[in-house]
Amino acid sequence: MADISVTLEEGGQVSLSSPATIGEALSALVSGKQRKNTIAVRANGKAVDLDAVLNADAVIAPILKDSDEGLEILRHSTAHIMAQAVRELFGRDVKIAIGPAIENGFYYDFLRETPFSPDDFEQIEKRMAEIADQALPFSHRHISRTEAIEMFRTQGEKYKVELLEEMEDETVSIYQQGEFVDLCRGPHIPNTSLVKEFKLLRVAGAYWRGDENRDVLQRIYGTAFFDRKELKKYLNDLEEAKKRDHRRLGKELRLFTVNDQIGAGLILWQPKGAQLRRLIEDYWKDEHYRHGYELLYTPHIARHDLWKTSGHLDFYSENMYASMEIDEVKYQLKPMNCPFHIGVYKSDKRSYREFPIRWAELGTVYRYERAGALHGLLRVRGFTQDDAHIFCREDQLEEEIFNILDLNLLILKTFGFSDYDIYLSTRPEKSVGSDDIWEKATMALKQALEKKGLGFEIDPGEGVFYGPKIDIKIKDQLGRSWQCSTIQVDFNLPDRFDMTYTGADNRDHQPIMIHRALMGSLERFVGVLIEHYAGAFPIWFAPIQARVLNITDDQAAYCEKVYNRLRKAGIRVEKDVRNEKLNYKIREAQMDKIPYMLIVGEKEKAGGTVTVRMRDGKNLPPMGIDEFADKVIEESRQGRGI
RNA sequence: GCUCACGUAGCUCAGGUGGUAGAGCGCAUCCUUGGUAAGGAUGAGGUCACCGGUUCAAAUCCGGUCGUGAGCUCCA
Repeated sequence: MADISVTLEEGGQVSLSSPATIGEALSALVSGKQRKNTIAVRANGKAVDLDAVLNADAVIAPILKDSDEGLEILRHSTAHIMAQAVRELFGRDVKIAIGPAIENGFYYDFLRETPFSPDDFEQIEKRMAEIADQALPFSHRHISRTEAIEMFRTQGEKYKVELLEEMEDETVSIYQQGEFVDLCRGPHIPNTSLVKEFKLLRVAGAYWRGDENRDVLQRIYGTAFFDRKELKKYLNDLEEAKKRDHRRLGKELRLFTVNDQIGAGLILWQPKGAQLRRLIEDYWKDEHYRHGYELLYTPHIARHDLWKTSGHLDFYSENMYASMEIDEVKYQLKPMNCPFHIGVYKSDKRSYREFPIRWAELGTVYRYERAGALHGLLRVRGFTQDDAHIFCREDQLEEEIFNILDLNLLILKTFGFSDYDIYLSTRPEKSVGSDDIWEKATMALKQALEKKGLGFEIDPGEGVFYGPKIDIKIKDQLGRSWQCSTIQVDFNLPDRFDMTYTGADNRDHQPIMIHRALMGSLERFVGVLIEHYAGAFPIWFAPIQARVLNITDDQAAYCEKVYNRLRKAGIRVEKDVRNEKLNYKIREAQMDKIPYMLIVGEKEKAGGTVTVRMRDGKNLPPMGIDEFADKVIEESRQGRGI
């Protein structure tokens, strides 16, 4: 038997006689807690099971329970155990499809006539626990592909057969625990006993291979952890997310509503929500003005032919509504604002001296969304983009992208978002323009990100039809990401619309166009803000900043006086003079998440003051009415940053 | 759009196997005038999403439409 040498990545080496398993090598190299917490190993860069056999020298690194990779392996194994439980409970009527680990959990897709019910979940979970108790090893084998096809075919597992038939390898990898066999690359945990803390969460339909023309499968989602506390925390977070759901808070706080008669995906902003939105818009306009933008207003419809020129009809029509006829001319509801800004551009002969031209508009657009995609404020059919178009020369492009990124990150930060992921999306299949133009535009974005030192990932084929884009996904308080900002470089529309400017050489040149939206859409952004702040908005854009509460009717007139004075001072204030107890009024103001409650009783009335109770329950000492107004104004100014 | 589930007062929800509806909150009126998260009483609110069918009779069964939710797909 030849000796093989196994090196531990973090230091240490051992010689073993071949063949030896990873587990044996590991035991020789590490001990105690680390050995116990190792559930798989990365050997020469490849993740493998502990009982994998080593035939040659290897460099290994343990995969520990508390690593992301470890958790992923656990969840993947849990998916197998769930499939085993389902198989044992429901037999061969169920066909198994695929069952990967996903972010925060796992799923497994099944074909079954009757839908899984929540009652089934209990049964499945119980069976899973039994399987875990049996501590069944996950045994790994390689068999020939034809053998595997034969085996799954006799079991009637058509999806597995399909997957195998598309593979090209001679041999394939399968895993078995108990009687349950699955086609799987692995790795897995050593045995089922490690699966203690798991929970099945929901079931939903999913197409086989994501193709809506193929079988609809039932996807059972679940999650698993090594540690009970972490499972609890996760389930807690789910509860917390439910409490923060913007649809629920939007209703409770009277921010927005939708109405069957008006239509799905069309938002009605109630007074409080409209106030919130106005504050956001005002801030946005001010900040844009400071950053060298001018504002535009453009209409909601335009002649059909415009969209032919722009390319929308060829490349974006599935998102557009049917045209309408006005005096025998076809018109089209706008899905984007860009052609209108181009129209403004073309209203004059442009000179290079005007550049860069920065035009912004809170432009309301309408896009067709499939009924099933609609979701509260986050996915709607009519929405207002905080759109802008920058027209510039090629030599100004980089600086303009820098400027946009700076403004973008500033605005996000002001709203409390300083954690984000950045993506660079490249040319999609359906698109206009030549390859070298796309290449140029993509490089411009890429270099700008690199020079700014902003890390990013490439999202291949996810650009817009007229150009590549940078997307910024912000992370909220619960760590969830939301796509809002987008920056797109476009050499194509200027060409299609035959846009020109006169250069220093007195000749015509074509400008470059940058499209960008920072908040994305007001609807989505407000939805994200609601969830991020759980409805308790910072003072500077809280729709209501203060509510005056009198203790008895004797202070009703004083209450009124405080209210009027604050309102005149520009404070967004309400009064509650109802014949109710103070406790009751406080409770209600608290549930309305109002930042400041101003309590006025005999003392305050006599002294001309207010007692301030903050949203966190703490009290400030009594202060004068104007003093309070100044305090709120100053805090708002600071929050807004202008 | 597809799969599954759901659609009862402003809101949150009850209403085995068909006999034209209930609660809590909110709202109105009255009593109470009470200092930091719900005082009490009385009362007004519903063509049970909409359309059609089965039935002597439908909120309840069946079909369709619209809407909502979880996903698939898609994206600001």
